Amino acid sequence: MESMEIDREKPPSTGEEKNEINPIVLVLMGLPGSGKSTFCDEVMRISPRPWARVCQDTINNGKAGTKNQCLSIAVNALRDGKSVFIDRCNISREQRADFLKLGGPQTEKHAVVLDLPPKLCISRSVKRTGHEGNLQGGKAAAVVNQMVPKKELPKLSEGFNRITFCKDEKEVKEAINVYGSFGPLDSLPSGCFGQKNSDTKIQLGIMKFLKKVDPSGNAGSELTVSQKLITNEIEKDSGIQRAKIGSHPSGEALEKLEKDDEPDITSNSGAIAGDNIPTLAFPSISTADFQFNLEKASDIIVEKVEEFVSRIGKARLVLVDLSHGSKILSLVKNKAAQKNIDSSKFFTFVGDITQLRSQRGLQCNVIANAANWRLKPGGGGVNAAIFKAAGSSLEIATKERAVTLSPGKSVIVPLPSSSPLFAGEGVTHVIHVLGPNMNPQRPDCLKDDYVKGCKILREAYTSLFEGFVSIVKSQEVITKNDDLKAKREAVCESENNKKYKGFHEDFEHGVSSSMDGTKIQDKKVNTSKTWAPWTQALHNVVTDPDKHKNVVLDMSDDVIVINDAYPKAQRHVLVLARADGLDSIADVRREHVSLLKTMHDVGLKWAEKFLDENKSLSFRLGYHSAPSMRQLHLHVISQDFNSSHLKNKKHWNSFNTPFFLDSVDVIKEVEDVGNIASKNDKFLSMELRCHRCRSAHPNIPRLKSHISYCQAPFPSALLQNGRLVSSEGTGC
DNA sequence: GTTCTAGAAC
DNA sequence: GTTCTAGAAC
Repeated sequence: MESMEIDREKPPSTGEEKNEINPIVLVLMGLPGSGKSTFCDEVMRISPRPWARVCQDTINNGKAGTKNQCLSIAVNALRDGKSVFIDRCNISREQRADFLKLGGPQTEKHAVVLDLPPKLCISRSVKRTGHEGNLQGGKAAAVVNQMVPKKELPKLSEGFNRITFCKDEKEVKEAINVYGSFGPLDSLPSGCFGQKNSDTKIQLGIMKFLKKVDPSGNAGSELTVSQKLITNEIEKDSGIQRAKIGSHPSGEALEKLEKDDEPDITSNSGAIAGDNIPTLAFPSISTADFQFNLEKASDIIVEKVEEFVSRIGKARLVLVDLSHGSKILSLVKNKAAQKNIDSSKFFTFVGDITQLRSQRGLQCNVIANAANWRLKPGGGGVNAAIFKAAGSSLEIATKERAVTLSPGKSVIVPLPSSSPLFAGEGVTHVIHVLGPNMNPQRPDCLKDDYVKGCKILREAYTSLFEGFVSIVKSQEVITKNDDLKAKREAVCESENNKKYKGFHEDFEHGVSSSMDGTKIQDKKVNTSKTWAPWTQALHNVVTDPDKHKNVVLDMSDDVIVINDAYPKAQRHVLVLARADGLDSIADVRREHVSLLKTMHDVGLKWAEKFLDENKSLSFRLGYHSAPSMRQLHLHVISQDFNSSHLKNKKHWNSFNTPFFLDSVDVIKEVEDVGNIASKNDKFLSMELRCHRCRSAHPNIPRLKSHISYCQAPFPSALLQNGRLVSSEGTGC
């Protein structure tokens, strides 16, 4: 961080020592062909302020370079007192995040969004020749098309002081004039600018934009001046108050709120609170287009809900339909009440399943889709609405999981963070379900065979709810055997879903070993693992500590503390057990409990020492279930994961999936059971998810970029039993 | 555990 | 074209 501070001791000689130049970072955002480079050239041509243009297309001796090269050149330019253009597409929040950390707190960050129509960008890119990044011709069109769905407009909450939106050439020219006349000692007003056009067409666009909700829930501060005006106008016109429950409702939403004063829920008022209870919102399967008998369907829904409410812990199931007049909703509501189903775990709800949080204040992390067998968008109803709202990323993610679906089955699709449903509604997974069809106009009609139909509908709900249970469980830290047992029950039967199928089979497998664990607890397990030469480094330290004095931080009769040679976070030390014959956690038995406690205490001491130095850190102490390096060692690792050594999925997942066994849980399991059940290693190849907000990310760079700014609270499981060590928890 | 690198993904 | 992953070698 220090290296990025501008050296204020040596400002460039300006002749005016009193007035300091405040260089700014101006992040351009736009598709290829939107005119970013031209914008920079024009501003630099007329600006009295010293500028440096950091262009990723040419940064590497005229060739395209990397983001890190851009960052390093930008740091140097800022040191020289120059303001910096970040000339790259920067279309997603992740792509911009690192540039917002440039300079010191007094370095203003501006964004100029060249939000020109993709068609125009494509036609410009295709036509141009001699482009610096060699992005021209047909290739350019493909690249632009790929980028369009990934576009995320910048927000002030990302860390920008000022954002200028330009939607056409005229507004681009205005922005060039503003920055062209922006003197070295001038300052520009903060806030969002642009999108001021008030004609109907533009308003519709803005209304669409208004529907997007900041996941952090503080959208209010980010509305542009014009957007605020429009919102106020709507509120004035309709004569109603903005709903307390969510963000800024669209016109459509306001209409609904006028009609529906109270949300239709059967549960207590706590149901709608913006909490983090895992919630599945599901539509009634097969009762719309597939014409399944409503009485029979409602019986099955209530039957299956009753079966699952006992298995979902704190989680909730919510049956959703669009209208108050929904017959299926009232049938289910009454039958659920008759059966005294816990209304905090199951209720019916009126709303659009794609806008439950933004319109109705109901946070649902998982939504079910009444899919078609091809798992394709369209058709109408819930399926069309969900695919439309989730954008192309859902289609792509679905294709990766499955191509078709049989009646009675479901498939779980983790929703990429680029999906608007993820950002706007907080949906992390979509479960596609295919129910039985009774409509002769649709494929696989059962022609009134309700014996078969009911059987398939039951299967569909079972598969859906089990899928939901598996999501809930996979997001918890696996600690107790009880949890594992529940997970065993939660095996999702989704076929056509190899990844998930494999995942659950592995759970099953892991559970079997843990159950067997009680039987083999006193047997000396022969791990029969051979250790390659490179796995011996830690063992060598323990065997001959004197030889490794340079790396040893601390030593006692039982343990040696060293820095991890390739730290995966700002602070990362290892507490090595000195005992002979303890290669890994698999070798630990009851007689080692006191050693484990010593290791934990030493680890805690080091975590607290690091916390004294930096209160913003937090730590986890734990073991890898299948370590690569020989000699039992406890990781003490800060949760920033800010390290150049964290390079791949295995690195990430080894600290952020159940592959990482918290020391407190290990001690308890060895005390209770006598050993640690072997876990499978498939956790290492699981999808990449943020350890705080659990969002999914396509690759390591994107994940790292995300975690550099994600400040979501840690999952509740980590906050329990002292798994997470932070300054708040140490009584300081 | 890391490094290297082919080839997939973008 | 570059970026990124994943598997082999160590």
